[in-house]
Amino acid sequence: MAAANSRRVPRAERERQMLDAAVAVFARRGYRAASMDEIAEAAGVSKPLVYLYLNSKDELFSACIRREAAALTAAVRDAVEEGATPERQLWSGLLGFFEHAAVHPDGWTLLYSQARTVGEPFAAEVAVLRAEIVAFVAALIAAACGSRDVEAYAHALVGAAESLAGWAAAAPAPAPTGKELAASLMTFAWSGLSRALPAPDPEAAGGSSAAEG
Amino acid sequence: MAAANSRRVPRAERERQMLDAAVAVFARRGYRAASMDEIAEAAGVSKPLVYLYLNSKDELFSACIRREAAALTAAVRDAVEEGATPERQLWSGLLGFFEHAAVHPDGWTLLYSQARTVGEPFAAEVAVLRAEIVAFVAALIAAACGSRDVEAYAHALVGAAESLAGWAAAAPAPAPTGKELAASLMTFAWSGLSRALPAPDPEAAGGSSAAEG
Amino acid sequence: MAAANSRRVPRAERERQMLDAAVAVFARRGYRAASMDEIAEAAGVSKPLVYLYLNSKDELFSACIRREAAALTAAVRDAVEEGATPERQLWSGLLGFFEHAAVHPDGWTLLYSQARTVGEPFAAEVAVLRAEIVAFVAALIAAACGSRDVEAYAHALVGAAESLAGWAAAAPAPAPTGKELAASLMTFAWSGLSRALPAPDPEAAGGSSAAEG
Amino acid sequence: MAAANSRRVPRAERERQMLDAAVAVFARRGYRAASMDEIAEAAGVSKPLVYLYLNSKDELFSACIRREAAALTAAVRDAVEEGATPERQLWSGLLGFFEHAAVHPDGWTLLYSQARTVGEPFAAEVAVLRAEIVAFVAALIAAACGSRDVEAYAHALVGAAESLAGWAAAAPAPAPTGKELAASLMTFAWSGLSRALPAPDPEAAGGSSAAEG
DNA sequence: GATGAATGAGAATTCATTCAT
DNA sequence: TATGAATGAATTCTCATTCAT
Repeated sequence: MAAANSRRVPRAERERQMLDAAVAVFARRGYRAASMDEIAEAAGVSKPLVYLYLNSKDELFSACIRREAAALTAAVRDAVEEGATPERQLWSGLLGFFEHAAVHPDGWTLLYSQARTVGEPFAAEVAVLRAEIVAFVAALIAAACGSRDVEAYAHALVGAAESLAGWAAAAPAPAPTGKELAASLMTFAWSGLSRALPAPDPEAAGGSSAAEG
Repeated sequence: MAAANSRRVPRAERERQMLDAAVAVFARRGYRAASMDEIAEAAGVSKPLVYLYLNSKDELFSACIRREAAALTAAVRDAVEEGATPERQLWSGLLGFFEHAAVHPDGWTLLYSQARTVGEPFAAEVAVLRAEIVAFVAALIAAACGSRDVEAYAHALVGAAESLAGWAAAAPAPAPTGKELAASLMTFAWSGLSRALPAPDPEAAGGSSAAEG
Repeated sequence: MAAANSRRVPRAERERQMLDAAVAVFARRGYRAASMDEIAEAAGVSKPLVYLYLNSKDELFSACIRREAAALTAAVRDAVEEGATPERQLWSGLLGFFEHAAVHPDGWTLLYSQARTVGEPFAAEVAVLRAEIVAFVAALIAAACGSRDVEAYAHALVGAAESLAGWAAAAPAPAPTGKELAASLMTFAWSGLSRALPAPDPEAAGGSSAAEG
Repeated sequence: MAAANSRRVPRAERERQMLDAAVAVFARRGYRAASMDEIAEAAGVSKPLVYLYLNSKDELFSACIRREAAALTAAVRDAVEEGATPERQLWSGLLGFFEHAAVHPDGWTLLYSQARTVGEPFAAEVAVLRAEIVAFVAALIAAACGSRDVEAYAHALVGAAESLAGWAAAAPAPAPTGKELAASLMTFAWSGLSRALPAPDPEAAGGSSAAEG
């Protein structure tokens, strides 16, 4: 985890190193269990330097969240094909999301697992990020099918995506690719399980009918 | 949360009180941030008694997880209508899940948010619980539609359910009922968004086709 | 400085021991330079116990100030002969003050030297104590001679007393006794320097006569 | 306090700037609580420069004390009217003291409050200064009235002066002037409180008359 | 069955001080 | 002359854990 680093590094570079190390440590240990000692060591610098540049554990964690959140949203935004059909936008957005999560597992863990569990200042920041994503997805869904209940569907879709990302991250050797995950999720979300295969008459035994019951 | 409880309570009862308090505190604070002091005070007993009965913070947390996991799986198992169609089983299982999560928000938070973020001994326990649920769901899906890719669908479905439960827990005053959540998710998962409403020709623009691209 | 102490001491007793140690250390080192480690060691206990009972360095210091201030004012109050002439009251009050300062040099140092130099919360507490003493002295002066400018005189007298106390504390072996100090100050303050000598019969007037009482 | 000062300043000037800043910061915070960072910033230079010129925190503090002590003694010495009567000399010295203290509150605070509380190397330096002043005052008193007990009187007088200076420094808006303080103290010390009022003609004797002279 | 008294180990944070340039 | 980069050594405070009763 430590770092091979030379002395006398310019500040911007050092800050990046520190954030890299901090994201990794926070992701692995969680906010409370991560120690500034471990982060400093992972960054290959002394603890006082971390404080000199990033002020406190709180601010450091916050900076990590903001950086990773920005990176994630940028990845998704860049991936979305503007002007395409909503379905296609959703597909490309999911692809961007899965690929980013696969390439930055620590950032993903930080946002998904750790930041939500650390009571206030931080949970709020992540909640905002998540709310933005849900809103974006909800808009796409609404554009695509005008459904009511859009919010619930959006939450379901986002949760499904997160779950798949986590599954892929923990999966053994030949982990599903981003494309495979996106494809599964699009099938799942767009056509439904009843379509996913043979069942000829999904409506007959369907959830809605059950719901009516 | 604290309690003025009478002295000389039988051991089983005392343990229950302690676990109740611990689940509440762990859910609110997370494993690391929760202190044995706070738990003991919330339970209305002295700290040494907590140690006498539950040995250590680790074991206490572990006991909390096991109790809540057992309660959740029991709730789901009891809710499932055996012998019904897979769809119907899935529906009833989801309903049981949402209702249990709504009634036991602390237990739900403990399992969903906290236990996953606390490195090893515990994450494994929760992973097992989750794997069981996913396997159960996967079996239902396979029974219903024989789909390949069943595992991905199951993870997606479980993640969607968790996300909806979290959304409902955080929602303002008239939170969605378990029935509503289950209905939304069944529609979403079974029929797909393309069916969710008007779109006349879901297949034409479908996710699978996009996936092929 | 350390303490021979037995384990398992009741709380009230332990707190007293800790305050004794803290007063000594704060007096010798000053607030900032005193370390909780040193205080704990001087009290013969572990640091956590100090925190358990007294919460923080701030509160500990504050408790020291309050205790010593209360002791000092009680000593002076008890020494003042109520109902006597203002001069005699002043004399007896000064005597009480000097004797208390001589017997409790650490408490005296704490109040006089240390507490004043520590920025806010504490300086205010000591300022209040001092203001009370000045007001008391001012009242005596006013009663005795109805002078205007009473406030300035009172400040001068109190400052003179403090200075003498400090001098006596630092003086070599046969330090002036409280009685001697009080006599000097009474002469000084009551009759003035112009009287201090030219007066052929110093014994006749001022402090010494009072001292005989 | 901070300063935007130009680069390439000659050494003597820079040292003065640093001492100015250091006196201000030490006076406000005390020795321990003052940080070299704050001092450097207040001086408008980088920390290494402070070390280059003044070597260490200890030496810096010591330099501050010596400079302010020299300034104070110079102010008093210059104010004393040599050749005049002892009473008149005392009066003019007090006046010089009060006026200097009023004009240099930071220096005064440094010497009076802070330096005494910082245990050894420094307390000694200040003690020397104080001893010199006391000796000077004692000589005047002895010259004026030949009193025995001169040392106690001198300590009392010096303490009274310090107390009045501190009172004036903390006093609200129309703080007593140096002249008023000196007059009060001369009256107090020379004629005594017993004279302060009953005396039908206070003006005749004591400080004010001296002041007029 | 229950607790008041006590602590070892470790966490965040700050500070005086020094290189390398 | 002057500084940006960097750190060893404290210091305050917290916590899980254990005795002795």
